[in-house]
Amino acid sequence: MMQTVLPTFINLPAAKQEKIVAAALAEFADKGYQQASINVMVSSSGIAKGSMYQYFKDKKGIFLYIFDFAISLVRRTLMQVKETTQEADFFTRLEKSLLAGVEFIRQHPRIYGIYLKILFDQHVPQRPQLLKAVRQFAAEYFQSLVRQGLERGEIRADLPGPAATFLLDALFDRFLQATCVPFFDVTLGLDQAPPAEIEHRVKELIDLLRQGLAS
Amino acid sequence: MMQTVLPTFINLPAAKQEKIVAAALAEFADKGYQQASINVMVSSSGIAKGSMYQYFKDKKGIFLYIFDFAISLVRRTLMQVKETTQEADFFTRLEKSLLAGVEFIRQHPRIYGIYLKILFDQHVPQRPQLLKAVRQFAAEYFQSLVRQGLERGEIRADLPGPAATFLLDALFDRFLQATCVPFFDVTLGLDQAPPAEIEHRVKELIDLLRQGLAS
DNA sequence: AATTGATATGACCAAGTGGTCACATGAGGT
DNA sequence: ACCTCATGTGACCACTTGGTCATATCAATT
Repeated sequence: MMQTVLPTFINLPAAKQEKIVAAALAEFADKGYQQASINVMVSSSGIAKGSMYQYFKDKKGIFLYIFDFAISLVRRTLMQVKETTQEADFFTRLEKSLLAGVEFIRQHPRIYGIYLKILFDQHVPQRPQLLKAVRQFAAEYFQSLVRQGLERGEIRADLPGPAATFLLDALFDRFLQATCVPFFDVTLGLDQAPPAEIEHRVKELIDLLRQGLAS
Repeated sequence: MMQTVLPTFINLPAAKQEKIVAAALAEFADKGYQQASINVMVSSSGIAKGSMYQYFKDKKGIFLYIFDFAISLVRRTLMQVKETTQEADFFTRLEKSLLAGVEFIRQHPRIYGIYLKILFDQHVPQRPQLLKAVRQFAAEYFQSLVRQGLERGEIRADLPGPAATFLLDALFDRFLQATCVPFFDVTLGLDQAPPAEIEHRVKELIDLLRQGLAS
């Protein structure tokens, strides 16, 4: 994905690499691209500013490396969820997928933070490509679930596939946002909710998807 | 909402006020709060920098004024939609509401742009209050629709109200984002879609809500 | 010990930021 | 014509930014 990491960084001892990645991840997640400060990154990872430019060509290079690191972790995790729920029925798979998303964010809040910061910021380098990569991946995940659900006859045969995918994507992303962005969700109070309540809400929402709203 | 407009601004001729508001709106919508430049605002509205500080206490003051201006326009519009669809059935009301949202964004893209920029930016002044104000308003709108839908027996009596509200909120907000943020929606291709297709997609999604996914 | 080539460093640079202030301008009242 | 007072103005301030570069450090080879 058009990296601009310099070989110097690759040759670094793993521990030092991790410190730098952690610092950059935290800063980008907190401030977004433009507002993130390289001065903060270097001082919080304990290296000199000049060193940073021996590791990466420029700020854009740092960001793209971090983004690549992040998205590959997401991909691996989601693929694993997909495999381990292979046998379950459609709605159970949805449930497990959403819970896995919640757990992923609990473990890697800054990765999701970067995604949220990127979403609506026109001035992020390579934004079209980066955004498309994330969104396409999510859409394909849901498409694949829907396809299998149709094949097994677990969902209506006359279901408009793209619309269903869109709905799932919308609901899931919003649910995840609600669990980790304070003041964002005023109806379910998901942020900092205990796991038991989150599980209950997931079940409730998926039931809603299953049955529909009409009487 | 804790304004910091100075009387000097209020006494300004309306045309000059509008130029300043337009410039600030455009800049905040494009860059978000921190990244927005007062230098750009003053130069694009043709006033001196010093003048800006005779009109507003500081950057925060400008932003809060603009936000207040924006949200009151949203409130008025949504209230009007609510009234004019009073007699329609639940699902028709949903349809009209979503289409009204699309139309509002078409006419005031920068207002929605500010909302999007604020959503995930921890460093916006008064963020908790501002975000809560917007979200609560949307939630109450859907709650009121759901309540009336229940009373009229148009939706299932055993429906969990908060979950339904959450689902509607999620879907609608995502739909609106998809219509105006390029590369965001890869499944329906809503951005820059012709009105006829948007209407079709709205109907399709609301039908999905009505009937559910299950076979 | 001497040499060499890669890596580490932080003072420094130009540019841009939000905000200030001494002064200029103008309208109204005497 | 003179004074007054609200308003307009842009040079200026301290500060931060991303990025550079001459120099120092270090490890390996001769």
